[in-house]
Amino acid sequence: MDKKQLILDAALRLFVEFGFHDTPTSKIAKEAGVANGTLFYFFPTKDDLVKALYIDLKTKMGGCVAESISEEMELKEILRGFYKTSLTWALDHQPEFTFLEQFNNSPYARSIAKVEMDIYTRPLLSLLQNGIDEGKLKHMDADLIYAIVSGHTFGVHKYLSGKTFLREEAEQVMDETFDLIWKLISF
Amino acid sequence: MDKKQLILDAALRLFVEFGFHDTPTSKIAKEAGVANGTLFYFFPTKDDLVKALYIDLKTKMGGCVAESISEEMELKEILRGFYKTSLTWALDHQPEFTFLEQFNNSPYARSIAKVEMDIYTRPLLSLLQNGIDEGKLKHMDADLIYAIVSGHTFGVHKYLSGKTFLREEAEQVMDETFDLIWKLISF
DNA sequence: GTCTATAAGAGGATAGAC
DNA sequence: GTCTATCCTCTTATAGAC
Repeated sequence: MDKKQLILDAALRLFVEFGFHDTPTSKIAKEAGVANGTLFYFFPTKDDLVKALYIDLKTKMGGCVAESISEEMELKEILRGFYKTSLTWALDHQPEFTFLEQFNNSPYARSIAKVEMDIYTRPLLSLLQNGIDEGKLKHMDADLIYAIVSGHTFGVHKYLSGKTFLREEAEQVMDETFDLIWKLISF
Repeated sequence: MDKKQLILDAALRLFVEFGFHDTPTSKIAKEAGVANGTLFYFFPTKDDLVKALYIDLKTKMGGCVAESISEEMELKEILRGFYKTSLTWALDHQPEFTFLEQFNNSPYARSIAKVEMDIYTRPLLSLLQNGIDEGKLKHMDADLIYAIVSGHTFGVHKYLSGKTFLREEAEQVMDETFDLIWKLISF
């Protein structure tokens, strides 16, 4: 397997367990089964490694969510797709999601250009704006609807990841809570 | 002023700007205007300082929220009080709130006993449970309602802190969004 | 591309005077 | 309680062979 990827994988595991700080590059290299110098061949600095990991995971998650959406669908079903796919990805990739959260709430987040940050929020945002303009969604600031939907998703994720559910149970919670949030934002 | 508090204040400022990692104890002492050794007199290790700061801020926020609640009130108004006070505190104490988020999403969070963590969630949780039992709130898992309300609050906070609002505007958003979430959870 | 060995320095923590 | 001075480890990053 690609050593670069091995390093990213090892970094993910260690960062989630010990944090950025308490994970020396030497341990990452060891965990990845590569030499210390090899890490710095691929990632000139530790910061570069952290950022690269973030971009990598963000891209993977974004790609997965985007894949699940078809242009043909009704707004409600598009949003349900977004919602369920995001939640499912987060549940199926808990370390990845934990890292993303850790990163987003750290000063590292400021080091990623804002433009780069909302590559993944923009599509959803314009979807919501269209919904508002077409009278399908409540006449509110699109940013507010976005924030509420994100917060809701976030909260439900916390609930689902805090207990152990069977697949079908989790799925049912997702559908029920989506109906709740849809009722909240739609006319 | 109390040197211990000066150190906590300085640590807050620096942690929020640079993160736990990129804030050496020497800088904290300098920023606080005390000697290096003084910091270690009050906080035996850097970790102790981080945790002490967390407890300090969590207590202050919790105290402020608890203060705003009167036993006499209707459930809806109690919850509105919780909601608005939390949001207002977070908006008025952005560095403090940022630090709390940073901490909650770091491996440090695991070092705080879980019991200690939900000192502040338990009252709200039992309030919700009562509401459910009395048929005022929807017949759902109290933990789920809690997660949804938290997520909603979190989302609205993100919205409010992301733009600049006049006091009255912010207040209006709080009231409107509370009505939305109340409608979502109540019968 | 990958490794080993090592330089260079930062930063947490202590000792001991006042 | 507070300060100064200092130790010493741990960690990032580089040099250079293969």
